[in-house]
Amino acid sequence: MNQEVTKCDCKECMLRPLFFDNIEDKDLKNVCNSKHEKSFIKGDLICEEGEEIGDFMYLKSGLVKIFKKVNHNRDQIIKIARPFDFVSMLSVFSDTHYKYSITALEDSTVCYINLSAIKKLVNNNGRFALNLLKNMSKNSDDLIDTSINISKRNLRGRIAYVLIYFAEYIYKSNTFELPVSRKEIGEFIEMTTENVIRTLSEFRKDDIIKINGKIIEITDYNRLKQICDFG
Amino acid sequence: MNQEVTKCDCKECMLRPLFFDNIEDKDLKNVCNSKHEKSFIKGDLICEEGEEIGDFMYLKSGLVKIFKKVNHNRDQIIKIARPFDFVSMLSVFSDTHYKYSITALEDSTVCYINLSAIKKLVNNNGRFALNLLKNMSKNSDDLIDTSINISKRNLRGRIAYVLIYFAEYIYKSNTFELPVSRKEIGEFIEMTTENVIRTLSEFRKDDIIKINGKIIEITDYNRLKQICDFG
DNA sequence: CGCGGCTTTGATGTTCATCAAGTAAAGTGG
DNA sequence: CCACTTTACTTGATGAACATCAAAGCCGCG
Repeated sequence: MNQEVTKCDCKECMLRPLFFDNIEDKDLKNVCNSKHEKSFIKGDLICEEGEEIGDFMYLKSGLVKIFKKVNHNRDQIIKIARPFDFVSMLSVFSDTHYKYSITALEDSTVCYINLSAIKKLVNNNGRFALNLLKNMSKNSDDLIDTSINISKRNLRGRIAYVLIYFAEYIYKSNTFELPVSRKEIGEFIEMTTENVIRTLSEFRKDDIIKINGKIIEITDYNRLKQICDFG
Repeated sequence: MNQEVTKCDCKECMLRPLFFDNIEDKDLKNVCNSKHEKSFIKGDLICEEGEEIGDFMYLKSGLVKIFKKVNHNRDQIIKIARPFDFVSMLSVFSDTHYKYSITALEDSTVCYINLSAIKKLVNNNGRFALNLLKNMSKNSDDLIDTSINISKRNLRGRIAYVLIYFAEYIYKSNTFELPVSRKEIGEFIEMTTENVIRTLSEFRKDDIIKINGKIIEITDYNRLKQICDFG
């Protein structure tokens, strides 16, 4: 399943500005030495609700879903996250055990930094701490925004919203392959699998999108945007 | 409306353990000197979406609602907060302007600490920073929990949930006066005013609660709990 | 090959929002 | 302080939006 990979040089890491801006080289080296990476393939479980938290982790590449069990056969997807999204914020500082599960939606690489190394850094480096606070705060704000954005829309609006989310935010293209099943879309935007499918079919019949299995092409962006904004 | 009040001694503050545990007396004194308090009466606007953020603020006494405009005549209530709930987390570290509004649901007192004083403290005191991180993280977790708790329930379940929320969490009593209107309940738990009223009336007819205007008495807690947990 | 999970569509019924209309309560100005 | 206006509350009737149930095709996997 997942496997250790050779770790990169943190100094050169693309994600450095996220957490490790304004950090002394020697501090960064310490962190870098205490860290390890794992790669996961699509579908792999990265961490599970209830497990003990040992590391601060963040997504280096790929795409993941963060979710929580609500029923036997239904999860609630809280967030679909790329690199630069703040993955590990959840519970790390408030709890000893994960409150959420994470699985890879695409092949992904995750960096693990020992929690006590992070805490030491917070202790010693105010700018690092402030940056962390900023990221967590932003993360909270985004969660609230998403939640409101979903619940205020009707079903057509939700599907339009999620399609635009994938096109603009994740893939930056009007044609993309859905990284999730119809069921998962429903678990993200609060609707049943059947209605996800039905609404997608409606959009297809209305010539707003083309569907080929998981591949979606948005052919009438303006109409879609209009439905998203309520029309 | 609101007025400045004489400030208390931070050293003795009931809320000290929340933020200012393990803090040097001289640091606390600095913070204490840079802070001020304001009192608000029920209904007062404490801060408004879009305003510039100048201070880190937290609720010292009272009860407030944190909300966001979604339409002309509908707000979304994000949180109903007491002292010890982390009020000022929102946006303070991630933005220069408030993303939410806050109004007093009961007479309230708010402490204001200059943001740069807080940031200086984060810089100089790792334990303070870690504690702040812990509070923000907890706050995020709670937001997610509440959001899921609401959206997974049907209307009767939501009303049961919110009544138990007030009885257990806010007032610690089976008899209490609602601090919010029927409309506001709807804005908190995602339902129309009419259905809030209808469902409350149903519960009254079923002898689960007694209603006298804003005063609610839970007479059959077990049934209510059952409805909350799905029955 | 067959089983289980994912997808699709249709038919049906429930849940909930909307509309309407009236009462009660609370704030406003003369 | 009382008429007036507005806001909160309440109930019923109606229809739309959505979930549920059912049945069948498809695909990947052991």
